[in-house]
Amino acid sequence: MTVRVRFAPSPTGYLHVGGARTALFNWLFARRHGGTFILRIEDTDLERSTAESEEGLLRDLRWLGLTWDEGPGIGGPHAPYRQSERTKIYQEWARRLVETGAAYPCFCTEDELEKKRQQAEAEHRSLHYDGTCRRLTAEEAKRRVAAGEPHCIRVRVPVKDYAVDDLVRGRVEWKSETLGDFIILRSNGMPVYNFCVVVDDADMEITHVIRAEEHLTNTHRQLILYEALGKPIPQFAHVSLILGADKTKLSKRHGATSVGQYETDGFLPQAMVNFLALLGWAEGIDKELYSIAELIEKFSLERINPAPAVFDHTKLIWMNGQHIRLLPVDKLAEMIAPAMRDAYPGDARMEDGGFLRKLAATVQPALTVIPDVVNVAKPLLHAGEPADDEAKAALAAPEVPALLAALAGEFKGCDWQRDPINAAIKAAGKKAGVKGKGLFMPLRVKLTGSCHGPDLINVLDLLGRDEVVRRLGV
RNA sequence: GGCCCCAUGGUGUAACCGGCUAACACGCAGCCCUCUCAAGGCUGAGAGCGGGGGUUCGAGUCCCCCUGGGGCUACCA
Repeated sequence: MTVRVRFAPSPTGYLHVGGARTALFNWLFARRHGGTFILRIEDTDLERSTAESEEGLLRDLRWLGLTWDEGPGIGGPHAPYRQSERTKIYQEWARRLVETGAAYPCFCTEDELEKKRQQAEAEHRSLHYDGTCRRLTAEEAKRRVAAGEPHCIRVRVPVKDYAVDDLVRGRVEWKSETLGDFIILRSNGMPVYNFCVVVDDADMEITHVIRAEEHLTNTHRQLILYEALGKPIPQFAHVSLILGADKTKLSKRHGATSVGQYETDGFLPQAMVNFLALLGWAEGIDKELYSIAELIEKFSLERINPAPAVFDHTKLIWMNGQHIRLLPVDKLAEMIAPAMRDAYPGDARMEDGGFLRKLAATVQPALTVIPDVVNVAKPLLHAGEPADDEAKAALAAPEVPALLAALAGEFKGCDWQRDPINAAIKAAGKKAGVKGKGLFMPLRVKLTGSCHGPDLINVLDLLGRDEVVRRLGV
């Protein structure tokens, strides 16, 4: 049996990290088993769904590299993949269920239901639908429908127990009578979420439903629906929620939660994927840095942790730094270019591939997110006065003027390569009678204005002889 | 209220179908490297596995109860 999975977001906001992880797990599972990854848009809630959200969702998924095989923009054998375009399909299935008696029209009004609910609550009875219209004869129901009486459609919930063998949670059971006859078609003819999901998953021949834990109890209703529809039941895997630092469900309060925000903040998609994959999944060995290919190779649903996971932003930052360090220098040069051009408009060096490459090599160990490059590069790009007392002190030593003169002299005469430059620094130090900090600090401060920064040899190489000599100011 | 899920250091996880001095990573502290900051390397502090009962020669690992978190309980998704 070939694997078919789906990610089915509602376009009511941007893709958040929880959704992204669910999408990732589905995608990894599909890729791992040579299956099909389907994207389906669950926009039955017309009020809250927007086209912009949908576009954002698709964009963020593409950025993460989670490409879909069937879905919006691609199509596929089960098109359309947007629920708002599938209304007829749901209505047709609902009609058939009424025909077979698995479902029935209900004429109770919302007011009546609300009253009954309140009464039930007061009497500490179960809040389920009491089945008033379930007892109507088929003829009477048909007559009232024909008379145009407003009605919704409810499924006739069988009196029996249900169970599912969840791939991450094991066996989960529901006793009979814990659910009342629930609505599948609203009185305005529009289908309800749980019904759409089952019709679609059945129609699209989904083999594994991998989704968030909040849907676990929905599975009870869905099992009933699969049965009513006469469709095979897929395997289920319910992934836990992602929490914020205070252990409540991750939300805006906890800082950035949308994938798009991480992109603009300068995180790498491969780092994001790596981090998300490890939120609730582990291979079982001491390994944390994974490439996408490795994740595909190792991923398995059985090793998903059923407990909720706290989103640790600090660790994400660390992991992003790791992935930046893994980048080929050329690639990093390409990635820092936009931020640098933005920070230094019109600066010709930002168009110079060789310069950007050297800059990338210089800043690579220091970056945690891409935009950091602007800050790290700042002192390198324009000479400044000593930034603080520490820097001023480094220039206060009596040997400094002689040292700077010697450095300038040596630099002018040497071959501008790393080794000769190093030799020139040593030689100048000897002439001025300084070494170690006494030698390097004045040079560093003179060039960058600060006592801290990247390896000096990289700075020299990056700036070029003319600029270095100019900054020495002798 | 009812139904369901979950529970290992601050955080993410590991510990094969019961045998541990409970491991790794982030973070934290210190040291090393080094012209400095990072990066990198090393060392350390930090949980006796939510609590209580069992089962067993032996339990983080199995069973029960409790507690605490969370989800669902809509003509939301």
